[in-house]
Amino acid sequence: MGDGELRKFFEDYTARDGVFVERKALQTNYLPDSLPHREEQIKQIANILAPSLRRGRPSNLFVYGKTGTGKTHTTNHVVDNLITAAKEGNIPLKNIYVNCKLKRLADTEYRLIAQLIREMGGSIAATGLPTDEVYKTFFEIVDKQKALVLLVLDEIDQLVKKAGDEILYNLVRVNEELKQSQIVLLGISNDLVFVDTLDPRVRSSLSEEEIVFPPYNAFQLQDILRKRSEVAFKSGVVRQGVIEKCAAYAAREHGDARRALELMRVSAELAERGDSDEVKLEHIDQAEEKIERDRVIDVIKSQPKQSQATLYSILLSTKKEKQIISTGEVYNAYKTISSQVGLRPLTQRRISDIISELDMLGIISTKIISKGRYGRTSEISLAIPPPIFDRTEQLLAEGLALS
DNA sequence: CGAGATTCATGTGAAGTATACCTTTAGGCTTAA
DNA sequence: AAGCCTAAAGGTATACTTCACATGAATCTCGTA
Repeated sequence: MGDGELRKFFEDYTARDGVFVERKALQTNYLPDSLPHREEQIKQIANILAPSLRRGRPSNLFVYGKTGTGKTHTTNHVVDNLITAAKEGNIPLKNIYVNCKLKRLADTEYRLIAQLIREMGGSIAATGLPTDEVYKTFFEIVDKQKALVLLVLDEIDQLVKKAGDEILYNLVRVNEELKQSQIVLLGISNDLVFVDTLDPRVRSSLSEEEIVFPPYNAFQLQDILRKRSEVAFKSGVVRQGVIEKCAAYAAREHGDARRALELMRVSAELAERGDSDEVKLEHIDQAEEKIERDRVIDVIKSQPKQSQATLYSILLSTKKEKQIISTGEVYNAYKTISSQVGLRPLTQRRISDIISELDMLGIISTKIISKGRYGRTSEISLAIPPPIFDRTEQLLAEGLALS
């Protein structure tokens, strides 16, 4: 594309009538002013946290519910308001928010605390320090605030699954050591039975209070979508039935509002890109595929080389032979592939772990079965929808060839 | 024929190793008085 | 003499390896009916 053409493209682009007025309103990190159908939970959280405005220490709170039930948004909504109120009343109150699942930022004890320090505006080495040292730095930095610190740990179940519950125990204990500050833990979890797996000491102090977020039903999802759409779109661009269909799709997935909104946004983006000035039903199906593809691609890209090589092995084996393969077969394929790309071959032990990591990421699914006389293995199959096999394969091949 | 014993292929836990990175410390060099 | 830089020493987290043991149902074995 020459310069002239390019400029023309941009001019056309701006001149064209899109469907959006305020695209932001549909993005996942958008915090709307009101959260429909969560009035009850807002009230509860507010009640629990309110003592902080009288300089008291609220109970630790544990929030759980499935993905996309508004846990994060509701909590942040209340916390934000609380902070504002505190500022007006001149009460020292701070909050830290960490998402434990986010891209290897906080998936071990060390990294979580390091991340907390960074959130508090401190800096800390990424590795090398003794963990006690990191805790000490954290204590000091918190204590220096002379404030009540609301520590919001999102997706806390992921963290504990990977790093154990000792971290929580340590954090719960922190208050005893702090002289001038206090912290309050707000744990958010997708896993409903998560608390039961915790050490009893941790459980009792972490979930002094508990709030459950029930999934949205289809009607509530429609409500949410309608509200957001009013802000996001020009009037009349959303075809009859689109909202209903998005809501229905998301309701099918345990009432995931995030998914519903994403579906809506991507549908609209596809409509816009396809030169349509209306969002139609067929865009939704396209959007669903695109979302899944983007998710898979995103995950794959962020994986280390060895995991990519493993996944590639699985992909090739399932394609060549059959749908379901065993660990041994994967390892054989992996050995040839790793030597082809000049990657140091890892042991089967490690590959076994990598396979279960991939399982956790939802890219493959595994099931351990015993075949009696013929041993025990996991049955591995791809959890990627077939339409994006090719793209995935290409991506992996590229990623590996470059090394 | 049926109850145990066996067997296979791998899951899984624990402990050890390599690597990359951190802080501290000691020595050597430079600099300013 | 004081200040600054460098390199070595001593320490840690993480990713991986090594070793060893655990699993669990199809199959085998062998005593018994």
